[in-house]
Amino acid sequence: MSAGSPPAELHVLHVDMDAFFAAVEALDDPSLAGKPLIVGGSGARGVVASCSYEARAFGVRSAMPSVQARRLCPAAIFVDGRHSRYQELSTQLHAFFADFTPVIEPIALDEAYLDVRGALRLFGSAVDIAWAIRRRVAEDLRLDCSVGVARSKLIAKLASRAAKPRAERTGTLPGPGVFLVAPEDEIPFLHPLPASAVPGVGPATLERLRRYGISTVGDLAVAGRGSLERLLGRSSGRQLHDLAWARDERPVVADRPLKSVGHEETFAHDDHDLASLQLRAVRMADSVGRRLRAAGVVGRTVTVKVRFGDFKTITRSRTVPAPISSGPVVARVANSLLGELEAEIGRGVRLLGVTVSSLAGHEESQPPGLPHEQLSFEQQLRVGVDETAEKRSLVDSAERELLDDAIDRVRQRFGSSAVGPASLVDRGRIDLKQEGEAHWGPSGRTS
DNA sequence: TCTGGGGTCCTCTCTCAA
DNA sequence: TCTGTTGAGAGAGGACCC
Repeated sequence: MSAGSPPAELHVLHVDMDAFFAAVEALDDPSLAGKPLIVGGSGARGVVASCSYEARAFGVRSAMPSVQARRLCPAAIFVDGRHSRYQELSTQLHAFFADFTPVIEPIALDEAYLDVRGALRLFGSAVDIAWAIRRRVAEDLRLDCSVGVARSKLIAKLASRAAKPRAERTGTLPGPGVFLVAPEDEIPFLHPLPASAVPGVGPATLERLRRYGISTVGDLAVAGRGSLERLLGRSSGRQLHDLAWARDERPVVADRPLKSVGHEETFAHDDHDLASLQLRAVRMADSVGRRLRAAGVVGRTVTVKVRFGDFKTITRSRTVPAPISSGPVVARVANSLLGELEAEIGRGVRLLGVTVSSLAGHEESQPPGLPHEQLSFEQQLRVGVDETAEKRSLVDSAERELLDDAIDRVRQRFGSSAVGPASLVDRGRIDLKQEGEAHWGPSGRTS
């Protein structure tokens, strides 16, 4: 690292909060500080969303089943997690970024890429900006972050990882906080790393590469583009080979458009009943519809995802002629798709998901002659609604939109449970996740 | 020894129309 | 009218990321 005048091509920052969710919990409850802390689902089917460095010292990692985490670290304190609180701090974090550059690509609540080219004259070098962000986060949020500085997203991301603290059995070793990789150092920095360090190399790809004797990024680089394309497909092979040689032209993109909105849940116990699953789908569709409208988008493809007790997962999707964003309309399509799976549902379903994709902005989504959500009788038959439902849905699109708008406003004022789908009235037994509840698996206290 | 939730992207297959 | 080709779009599944 250098505090001198690094080359101007160093303009990409990757900012990553350290153990974000766990750090926030310790911030809000100082009695948790310095202890092995796990944020995630504590039930039998829960997973670890985030954990403190003290828990990492025992081998606990994100995405690990909670049962396994508890075995590794019996003394760990489990916390359910508060998504809205993390969101609130994330908003502040992104506001800090915006003080330095408008070119921010959010990756997650706790992570973003920044292109600081336009800020160099005002704030100094990219490294100066990295330190300034780190100071600001520490002073104003009382949290730690690590920042990677490089000329590309790939290297900046790997650099931020190198900047992080390390969990050791004997204690947490502080990291440098900011890590710079100059262009001439990229290959020596990159090639000794394990192949799994490259984004896009997960367990399945790693295993395939291992069979060909490829274990480091350096091995990937010398493997040759053709070999990687044959092994992993043209697109992935080419991209991996480029990345292995530090060729990464991907720009930092602010405001990436939303591609899909979905809601899925793993149940505490497998569900064998179609009617019960359809009720769950109604509530999920309601939540999806609400989020679609909040985002100002409509979609045309509805997908249901079903994971059976043996973890086999299938999806069924249908594209409807007119764009939709209303919960009941999404639910009708989803439940029709679920109905087609009736024979398999008896095996027991552990997860159900409803997703809407093929999104477009509300205004640009109106195909000529097909108003928003006004499906014709034939179209309704195609999506599988019975005659009664068809009559109910003859509310025209304008009325539907007015109704959705009114519902959204009631919920804004009186809370999300103030109004909901009639089919869910008096259905307390449906143990669906509630708004604001943990997002990392059933809590184990549900029936 | 169990595997969340919200996403994106890629590949393959099938169908349909030109 | 039939056959072959090609490209687009839909649907399904899988891998990956945080």
